[in-house]
This record gives sequence, C-alpha cells and structure tokens, in this order.
Amino acid sequence: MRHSPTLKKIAERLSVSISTVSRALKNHPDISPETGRKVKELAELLEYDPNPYAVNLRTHSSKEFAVVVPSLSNFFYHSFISSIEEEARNYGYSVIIYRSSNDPKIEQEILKSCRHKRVSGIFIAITSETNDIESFLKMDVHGIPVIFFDKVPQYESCNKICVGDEHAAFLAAKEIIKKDIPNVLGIFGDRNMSITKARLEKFKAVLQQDGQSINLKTVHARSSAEAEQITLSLLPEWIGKKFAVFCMSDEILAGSMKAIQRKGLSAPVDLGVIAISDGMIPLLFYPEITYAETSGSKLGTLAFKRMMRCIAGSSFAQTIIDESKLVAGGSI
Amino acid sequence: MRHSPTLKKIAERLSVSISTVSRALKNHPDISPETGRKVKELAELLEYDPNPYAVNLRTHSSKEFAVVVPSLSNFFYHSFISSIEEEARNYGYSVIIYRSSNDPKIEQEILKSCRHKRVSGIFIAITSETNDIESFLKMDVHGIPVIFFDKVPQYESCNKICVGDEHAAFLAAKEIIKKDIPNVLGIFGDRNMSITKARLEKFKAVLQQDGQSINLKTVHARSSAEAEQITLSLLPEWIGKKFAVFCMSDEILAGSMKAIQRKGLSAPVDLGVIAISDGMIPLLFYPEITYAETSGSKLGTLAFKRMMRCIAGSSFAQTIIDESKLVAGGSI
DNA sequence: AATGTTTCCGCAAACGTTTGCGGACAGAAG
DNA sequence: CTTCTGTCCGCAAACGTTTGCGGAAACATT
Repeated sequence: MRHSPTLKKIAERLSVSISTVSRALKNHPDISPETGRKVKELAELLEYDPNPYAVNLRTHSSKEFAVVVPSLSNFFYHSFISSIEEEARNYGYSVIIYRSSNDPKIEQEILKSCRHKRVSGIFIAITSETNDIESFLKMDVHGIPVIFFDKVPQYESCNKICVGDEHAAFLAAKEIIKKDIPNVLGIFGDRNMSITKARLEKFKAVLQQDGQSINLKTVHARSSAEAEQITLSLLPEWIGKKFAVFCMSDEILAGSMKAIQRKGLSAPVDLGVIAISDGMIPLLFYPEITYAETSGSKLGTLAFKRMMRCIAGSSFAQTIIDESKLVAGGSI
Repeated sequence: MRHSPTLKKIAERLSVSISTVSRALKNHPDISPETGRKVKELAELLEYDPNPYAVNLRTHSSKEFAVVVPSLSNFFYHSFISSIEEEARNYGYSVIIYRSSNDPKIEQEILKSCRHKRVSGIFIAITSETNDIESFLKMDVHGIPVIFFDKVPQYESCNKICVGDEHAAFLAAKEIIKKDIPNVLGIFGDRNMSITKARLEKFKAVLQQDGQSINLKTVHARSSAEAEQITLSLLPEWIGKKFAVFCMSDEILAGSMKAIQRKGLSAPVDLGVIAISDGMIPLLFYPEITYAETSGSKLGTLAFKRMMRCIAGSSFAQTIIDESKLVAGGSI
C-alpha cells in the first residue's frame, strides 16, 4: 500500500514551502522561473498528481461531468456519451456515466450522489416515469447546471437539447412521397410518449399535404415484440400492393423486420422499409434500411457547448433542437 | 449556491462538539442514547449527508467501484454492468462506469484517475491492444484490487473471470453434429486474439473428434464488414449443399447475416446458422439465430463475489470460468 | 475520605490542497 | 543613507471529516 507523492513531499525534498510548490505547479507569477523549473521537474519525476479529494474539499469544484441515462444498450446514448467525453477531455474534465435503469428512485439517488460529489454539471436523459422535475431544478441552487437531452421534461424553463422529431418525420415522409409509394403502414410507439406524438403528427401532416393520394394506416406498439405481432397480423392485407412500412424507432424497426422476414418478404421489391433510427440496427440488414438519423454525437457537441456556457455564467434557459438527416440504405 | 449541512452546524445548534456528532451518527458506544437521539433527529431534519471528499481525505476509502470497458454499445458489457451495479447497491457501494474506447492510452488515464480517486476496486475488460499489464498489477500496491473480466491478460497471477470460450465452442459444435450437418463454414475473429484461438481450437477439435465425416472450412475476419465480404465470396460454392455457418461472435454474425440475406438465402432451409453471442443480435432475425450464450450478468455476479473476497483480504489470484448455455432459435 | 471504575464527551491533530497576507531581500530613486 | 518598488517566497487558516487520547463527573469500592 504505497503512498502517492504530495505537495509536502516535493516541498521537503526541495527545501521550499508547500505553497511554493503549489504555486509553481500552476505557473503562478510569484514564482521565479528557476524554482518553477525545479519543482516541475521533480513533480514529473515523482509522477505527482493532485489529490482530487483535497482539491475539491478546498475549492468545491470537481472537474467532472455526470451523464445520466436510462439505459446503456442504446446506440444513440452511446454516441452521445462518446462525443461528450471527447469534448470534456479537451477541457480537462472527466465524465462519469450513471445508469438510472429507467427507475425514478435510482435516478434520485444518482442525483444526490452528484450533489455530494459536487460534479461540475449534469447531462441527463430522464426516466420515462420521471415527474418530479423539482429536484432537478434544485441542482441549480447548488450551482450545478443541468442539461436535459433526448428525454426531456415538459417544463419550459430549463436547458434542453432534443433531436428534431418533426424534422426526422418530415424527411421520412418526404422520401416516401418521392418514391411515389401509394400505401403506407406507419408503426409508432406508445401513444403517451411526447416523442410519439411529435413524430406521428408531423408524419401524418406531410403525407396528407404533399401526397394527397397516399393511403396511410397508423398503429401503435409498446415494445419490439408487440411491433412484430402487429406487423405480422397486418402484413397479409398489404401483400401484392405497392407499399412501405415506416418505423418510428429502432425498437419498432427490430420487431417489424422480424415479421417481414418471417413472411419471406424482402425490401425493396416486396415492400419499402424506412425508419427513424440512431443508425445501428439499419446496418444489420441487407439491403440496409433507409432511415432519418437522430445523431447522438451531434446532440452531444451541442449539449456540451451549452454546458460550457452555463458554467461560464449564462443562466438563461434554452431549448435547442437538432436537425436530422436522411441516410439512404436500399430498403425503399 | 446554498450550503450543505455539516457536522459543525449540527454541533453548534446542539451545543455539543463536532466529534460527538460524528460519533453519534455512527452509533459509537461512547455516546449516550439521549444525545444520540437528538443528533440523529436533527441530522435527519437537515438532510445531512457526509461530504464524501472530506471522508475520503481522512479515511482513504471511497465506497465506489469502477467498471472499465472498451465500449458501451455491447449487450454483454451492458448486462455485466447491470449485475455489478445491483450487487454493489446492496453493499452500499456505488459504481462508476468508464469507457476506454479500446484505446490503451485512455485506459491508462482512467487507471490513473481510479488510483487518485482511491476507488475500492476495479472491474476491467482490457483493450485489445493492451500489453502493458504492469500498471494494472501496480494497483495492488496501492491496495486497489483489480478483477479482469471478459478480455483478460495472458498473465497468470491475477484475478480473471472469463466466459467459457471452450465450452461455448463445444456447445455450438455439438449442436452442429446433432443436426447432422456435413459441411461447416466457421468464421472467426482476428487470429491474434486469445479468444479466437480458444474458440477455434475447441470448435475444430470437437468437430474432428465427434463428427469425423464433417468437412470444416475456417476463415478469419477482423470486422463486421470483412465478415460480410468473406461470407459473400464464399457462399456460392456452398449453395446447394447441406451446410451451416458458425459465427464466433456477434460482430461476425452481423456481417455474415448481411451476406446471407444479400444472397437471398434463409435459415434453416438453405443453410444453418449458429453463433456464439451475448444474446442481442440473434433476436433481430427471423428465425432467431441459435447461439451459445456468453452471459454477462452471470459473469457479473461471479466477478462481484470475487471482488468482495479480495476486499476482505484474500490475496491469492484465481481464474474463474463461466460455463455457457445453448439458446435455440430456429436457424439450424 | 481516599481511591478505583464507568460513562460520556471534547481537544486537537491529521488527511492534501489553495490562497490572502505579509515579510525578506534586492535594486532603484531620492 | 533612507525610502520606495518590485520580486520571490513562507505562514497559517480553511475545507469537513475521523479518531486517539485525556478529562470531568458520577458512582462504586475500600
């Protein structure tokens, strides 16, 4: 159980005071170049690194961000986290990742832990059952900025970074119109989710406005399995017609694709397939599925910029919405 | 920027000393029941929580574990982390997740950060390019136990928890023999990875021993895309024969399935498909792919148990290998 | 009454940093 | 020779805990 080098040890070996060492290490103007050099050399040699606990105790600032997500098995969050990490590294911050398991109670515990640790900031995708927005707002009182992303609360006066649900739905609908497909089966998620509403409404609106003659049927599924069942039961009535299936999310897409394979159909000849996706699942099939991308990494850089603003003192809340882009596979 | 309650504040309001409060809060026998009650009541009221930085500075112990993985977009790691978290919670530990991005340099930085934070223990799946095992062993000097899992170093004298590569390969091979399939295309990963060697050798051995008449061809792919290419180029010569494709991992499976779909083939009629997998990808297809499961959650509980032993003082290194189980889809 | 034993509590040091303040010394200006 | 302005550095307090030690009071024993 060896001991890490401390300011004290360096000071003793150099016969200077602790404060001198401390200052030398951060290039304080009070320190002569000569002393500065010597200190930094020894520190390098000894592999000195400040004890973060002591620093925090003293300064009340931990150079670390927390990212809180409901689940890790999600390509979108993964790419979001990646970009946050990369940016953070450049600014000398580290990031720790928390997983709420979509449980508001665990989410609260994590929040408490963040408070005690005095993290410099929190990026959070809230639980689908989170309704106590109160505790998040309280973080501000403690001087900890909170940036919501992806799954954000309804409450207006907070910082939110969201994917452009409307825009993604718009792109998908436009693509369908462009391909001149007369019949569309739209499979959406849980009716209660705001994300579902946004995507559904826009999708419907575009199709009705720009493609008047298009026949659209929409259904809702709350899970991958349910999406599979629904698709399976609906598919027979469409076979033979020229039609496309639109899947609102990766989860839905996974289920629907299973049904489509099961029926022995294959895109783009028997039907068209198009989705809104984070970009992982569509690549697993041949042809790859055409999708409107909700980019986690782009959202990440946007969120990070906003965070840095908050830390710099900008207190006014803002909602940023990221645009989507269409990635053409060969499925439609 | 409000202030958290401290021992001092409680002490002042109760006109006792700080030490009395500290001891009362942890039921020290020196404290009278009367005083203890009062202190605990006020602490509850004020929502007191010890400042973890001060505690650590004093005691040199943080009740938190670190889990380090190359990537988060991996169902196996995901389930591993879940089970570690669940166990940890029961013991009053929290866990922080680090992501090395499969970069040994970042891995080193993470390790350093863990050292400074004096985490109570580290669970790590090393980078595929990690060869400097030295720094991991040094953690022991600092009193931080390290448990390797999944991707483990060759070095013997350390704690390793691995999936049963041999056993999984064995199960897959046995299944092929049982189904009486005469021709097998085995697609494996990078030749240099120990995991590849273990799976390849066992797979080959079982097939040769128990299924003498089986014709086995093995190839190697270093990525999903490469697996797709190889499969694509090889498939024509097998069509018509009764054969099966064995994929060593999820990554390979993803690539191969794309090629198979591209050729318009479908399991189990045109060919058989079987894999070693963490259980996510196989469920995306219809029929679901039959696979030998490498269970992250089981590995997690095993790793955690080992960790608790280490913390309790057991210093002797041990390698634990988890057995696999066959999950039948309908692909073979 | 003197001594021993409990019970309960406070003092103070320590963990490793940061930082305001003041002091020693040098050279410059008068 | 005094005074002044820098330059460079050290003292000491503070952050919030934990814990060994010692001490006061109360009570029990000779």
